Amino acid sequence: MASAGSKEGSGDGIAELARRRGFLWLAFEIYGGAAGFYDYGPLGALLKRRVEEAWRNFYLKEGFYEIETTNIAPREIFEASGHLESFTDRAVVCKHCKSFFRVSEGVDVREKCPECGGELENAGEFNLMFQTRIGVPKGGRDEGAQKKSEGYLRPETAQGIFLNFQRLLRFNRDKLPFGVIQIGKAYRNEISPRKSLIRLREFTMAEAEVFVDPGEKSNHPRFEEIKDRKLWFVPSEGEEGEKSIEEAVRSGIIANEYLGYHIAKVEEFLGRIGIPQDKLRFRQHRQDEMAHYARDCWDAEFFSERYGWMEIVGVADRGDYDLSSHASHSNTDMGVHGKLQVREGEAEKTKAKIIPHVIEPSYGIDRIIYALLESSLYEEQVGKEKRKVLRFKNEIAPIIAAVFPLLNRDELKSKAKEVFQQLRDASIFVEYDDSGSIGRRYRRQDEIGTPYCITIDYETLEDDTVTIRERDTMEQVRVPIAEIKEALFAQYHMD
RNA sequence: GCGGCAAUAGUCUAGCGGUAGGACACGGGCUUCCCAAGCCUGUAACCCGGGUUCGAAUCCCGGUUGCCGCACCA
Repeated sequence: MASAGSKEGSGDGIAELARRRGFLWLAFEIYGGAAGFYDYGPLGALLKRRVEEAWRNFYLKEGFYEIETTNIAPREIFEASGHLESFTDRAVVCKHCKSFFRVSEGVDVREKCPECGGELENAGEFNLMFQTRIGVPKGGRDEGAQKKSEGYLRPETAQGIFLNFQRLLRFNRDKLPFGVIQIGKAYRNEISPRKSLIRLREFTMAEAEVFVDPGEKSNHPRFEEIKDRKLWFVPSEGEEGEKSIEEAVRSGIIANEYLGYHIAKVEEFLGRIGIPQDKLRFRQHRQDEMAHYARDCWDAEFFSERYGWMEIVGVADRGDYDLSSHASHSNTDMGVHGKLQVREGEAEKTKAKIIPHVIEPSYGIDRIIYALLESSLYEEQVGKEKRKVLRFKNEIAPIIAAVFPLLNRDELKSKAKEVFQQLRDASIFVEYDDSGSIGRRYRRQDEIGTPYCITIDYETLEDDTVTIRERDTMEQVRVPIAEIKEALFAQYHMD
């Protein structure tokens, strides 16, 4: 019998398994690789696709619509968004202790090293955005024309949504609040990408932008539904601990109901795809670590056995920063007619135009994939053997089921292939395997997280029933072939 | 970016100046009526570029990648 199963101590094993079984490969490997770039192999791509699909459906159910915007944008977009200024920086380095300082942090090359008092030298300019050229620059060496043709790969997907705000508002028939989502690549030329999928130069983000009347932020229509959920909060000031969302909002730890609601939704989604709740906490940014656009920000952090606490989702209150900035830079009206603000005794009934505020849950999909891989891997002692199991939730498992003939005999093989094809034809993504012993084949599937194995034996040939073996319990049930599809579908979509 | 350590089949590793070996995995065959069994058999590797040497996987230099620490992470 299986023991309860233990976690791998360091989390090292998952990197090896992910490489070997085709989840995750270092990009450009045959040319020596490049730091910060990973490719998803066949199983990794399936897993990622299922996570993205789960995320998409989750927010579509909230009534949000998805859009898809460009990865490259002209310079002026990032002048307006503030990324050009915040992402480009001059740096100095200490000749003596090699400490590295950003000029914007107030350390100048004429000064002495704050660490050791050594002499400083210029370390050059660095820009976290990848720069490119759009079209053929006109005007030769003319600086203005050169700048005009500058383009950048987006460092977040959000801007594409802000840029389309007017259109989106119109699409939503001029009513607030509404939400828009986008899943896509973002690019940051990190100084030292490291730690597997945790810091990449090209990565996938899933972002939701919720536009709300600032006067309504403290009043989310569905707050009731989530208010009693308990989460672990680490506020920037004061004690950390478990609190209900309602407590957190009432006591001012979380600034408003909208932020509280979306923090709760983040927790709900992560739980749904299988991130264990006891490895999650919500940590508030300190003032000095906040992004330039944020007025408040909470990170959902996952506790990695290997790397410690790491951010996997950020929920930011961006205020009106982005819309106001794009409004003034592009000379576009981003205002919305708010609700009537009629004060008692006043005759005035003009609808004031307001700039909506933005609440933004921003998911790092690759980091979530890492968290899922690491937290799903269990090693169990089964008899004398160790069994490695990826306990993925059914909803995200790359492969739903595998079909085996019990023995490597023609009559069983042809029946098994028949069942396999039947399931594939029914759009159920199954694998077929007849190599090695049945136990070996079960283990292969355990290691890639396949929830069910369907085995064709001699009884099948007599009465058209098969066994379905469940991954975590290793228990089997016998079901008629005609009912496999229903049995799998019921399981697959339920949990 | 800085410093330390490392890099050998798909994976883990032995070899540390002279024929690259093992284990697991994988393929083929036999066996096997349900959990990595056994037997036979096969495929498969010295990160890249220079240097030293009669001879380099091994020593030296540079690069790349990975791990750890510092810095960075809007």
